[in-house]
Amino acid sequence: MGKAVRDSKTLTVLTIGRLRQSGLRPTRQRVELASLLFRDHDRHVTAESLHDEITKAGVKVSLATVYNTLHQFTQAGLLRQVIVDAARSYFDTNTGDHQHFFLEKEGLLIDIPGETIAVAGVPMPPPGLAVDRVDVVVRVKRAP
Amino acid sequence: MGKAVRDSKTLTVLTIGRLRQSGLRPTRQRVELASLLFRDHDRHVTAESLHDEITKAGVKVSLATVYNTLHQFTQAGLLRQVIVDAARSYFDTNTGDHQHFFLEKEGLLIDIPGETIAVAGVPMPPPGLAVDRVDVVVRVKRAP
DNA sequence: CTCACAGTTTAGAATTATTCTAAACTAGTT
DNA sequence: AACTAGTTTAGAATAATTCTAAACTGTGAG
Repeated sequence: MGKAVRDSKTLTVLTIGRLRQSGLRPTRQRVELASLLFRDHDRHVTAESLHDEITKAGVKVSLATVYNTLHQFTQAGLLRQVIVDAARSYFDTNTGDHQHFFLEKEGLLIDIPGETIAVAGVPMPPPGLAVDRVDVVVRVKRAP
Repeated sequence: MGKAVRDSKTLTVLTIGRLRQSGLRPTRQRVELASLLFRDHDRHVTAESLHDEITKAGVKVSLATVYNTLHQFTQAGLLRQVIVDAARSYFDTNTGDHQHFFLEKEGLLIDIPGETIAVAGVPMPPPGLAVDRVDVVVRVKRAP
């Protein structure tokens, strides 16, 4: 077995550890979803797309559980919710500081690394308010 | 009558002109909604909030028409849709280049003038795509 | 000024994403 | 093996938004 190869049993063990560290009981559903989500980096999913994907992989998880899990993972800091479309919520496996390209027509999100874009001149918020974070969305279209 | 005072009849006439210029037939509903929206500057409304407001002003307009009108005004460039909340859509009467503070908990949007924030380093979009616009949302919380 | 019709409004039904509910299940302990 | 708190689930419920098809109204022609 090659050094970079990680069999699914190993992945499962790692995933269970990760869930435990986040205070989440490693149920079958959570392990399956987490394995899928965190196998590769920088994934962007919607509840629907993730449910489709895991269902097609032959794993039975209800849509309600997918919603619950996405929110729990988000609360635990394993995911980040991305609000770019009025119609649906996206979740990003990249929780670090970064921004996005968004192609609305196709529901396509693409990460822009955190150091790439610099935002200067953010004014002081009105009294009583504090900046939580600054989101930049670069909306793109198919070129003409 | 003071020089800056604009009676409602004058407002109506101006509004009708504005709608005509945008290729929108000045129906009673559209004139009423436009008068309300563009009387003051920098308003942020949701379909629901605008419907409430106009209803309380004693004007009868259906919620469906409010939705239609908001979208038509947006298409005509009289409004700009602001996507900051997964739960509802905001519309902004300020269509120029500018950004926003957003206080999610209270659904509060505050304009940041266009020259205030500088965004540098936006990378080239992937081949075949062109930047449509860059949105910056400064998410704020009540200070601790 | 009146007609005719394309465009508009509307109530209510339909749709869509998401959340809720309460009953059945299961991981982790004892 | 039994217990229990936390979890999953199907299906109902909710909320924002869109659709539908019937009634209504600007507006340009005559």
